[in-house]
Amino acid sequence: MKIVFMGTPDFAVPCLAALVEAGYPVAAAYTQPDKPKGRGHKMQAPPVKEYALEHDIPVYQPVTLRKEEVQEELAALAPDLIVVVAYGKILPKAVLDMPKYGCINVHGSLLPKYRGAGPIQWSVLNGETETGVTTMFMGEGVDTGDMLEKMSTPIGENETADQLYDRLRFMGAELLISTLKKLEAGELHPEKQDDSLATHAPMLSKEMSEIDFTKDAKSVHNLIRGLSSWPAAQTTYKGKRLKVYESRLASGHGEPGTLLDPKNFVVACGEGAVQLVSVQYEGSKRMPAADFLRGKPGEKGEKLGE
RNA sequence: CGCGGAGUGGAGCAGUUCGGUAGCUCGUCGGGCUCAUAACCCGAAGGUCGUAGGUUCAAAUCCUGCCUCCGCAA
Repeated sequence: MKIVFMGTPDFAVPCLAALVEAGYPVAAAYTQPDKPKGRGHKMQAPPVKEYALEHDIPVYQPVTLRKEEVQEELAALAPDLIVVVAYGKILPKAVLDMPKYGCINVHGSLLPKYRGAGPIQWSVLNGETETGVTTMFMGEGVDTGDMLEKMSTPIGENETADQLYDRLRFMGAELLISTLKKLEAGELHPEKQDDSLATHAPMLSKEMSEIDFTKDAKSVHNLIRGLSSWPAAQTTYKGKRLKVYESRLASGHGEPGTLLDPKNFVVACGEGAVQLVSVQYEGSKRMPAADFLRGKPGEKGEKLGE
């Protein structure tokens, strides 16, 4: 079964690797074009490209799949199946219909919940206690295809989106192989999504990253976890930006934003309090709060976020 | 050539403007106090100030090259 893989970020790499390691013939890897990224406008190759090059898989980086010549190029590869994992482009119908077995997608949530680009982050933001990965046949809508298999996992109460992301990418790879084996054995039973249960998880943006300490501690905690490590929940401390990557629920109460315990970096919220555990100060790198406070100790009653 | 910040004992920082004895908070080690402690007191070890040159009587500090790390922006 000849496979063409389409994916871009870290999340997609374990799936591609699993295909290679399981011995599936991967005829090509499609990924987003290199982009000028990072400091100094350096071009940066997507992780999938790096992996593909290391394993002698031909790489294609079309700007769009809508152009005829691009589609002809893909058709020439004659894929029996296209596997799509976080590719970042919408596949036109002509592409969806091309492979004999269709297109299979791995998604980072238990569909139909959290369709869209940011399922993992939103699961954490909303304080979900369980999530997972889903494989599906791709349809024309975004993440609306018929579901094939699911694998679920609990979300730890202090787990960050980053940590969850890191777990789900490997679960996704495992589930993908399972689904392919069933596909080959003719054991798949596609299940329609119940659209009435669907929720949408858009890409995160920086606008939502400001911490509102007047909210209850749980909400603040979830914001910090869900936005870690990008775009990262932010506030200000001694007049400069402070990003917060990890927190714990703490006891105590006071004026929202007030530093209650300077030694442990406990900050009062609208209800309850949170302890900031991992932070990054403007112009500095990420470090444990304890380390940070050695250089910039705070005083009890001092306010954050103003 | 996108903009910018930073490299100083084990950790986080100050000191650089205006060159002149290496400093703070913490950690570590030893001792003391205490029923006891992450508390408190006394003491100690630990740094060729990222690197290579230059200027100077004298450089962490001024000048130049290089390396590394990071923020913004994407």
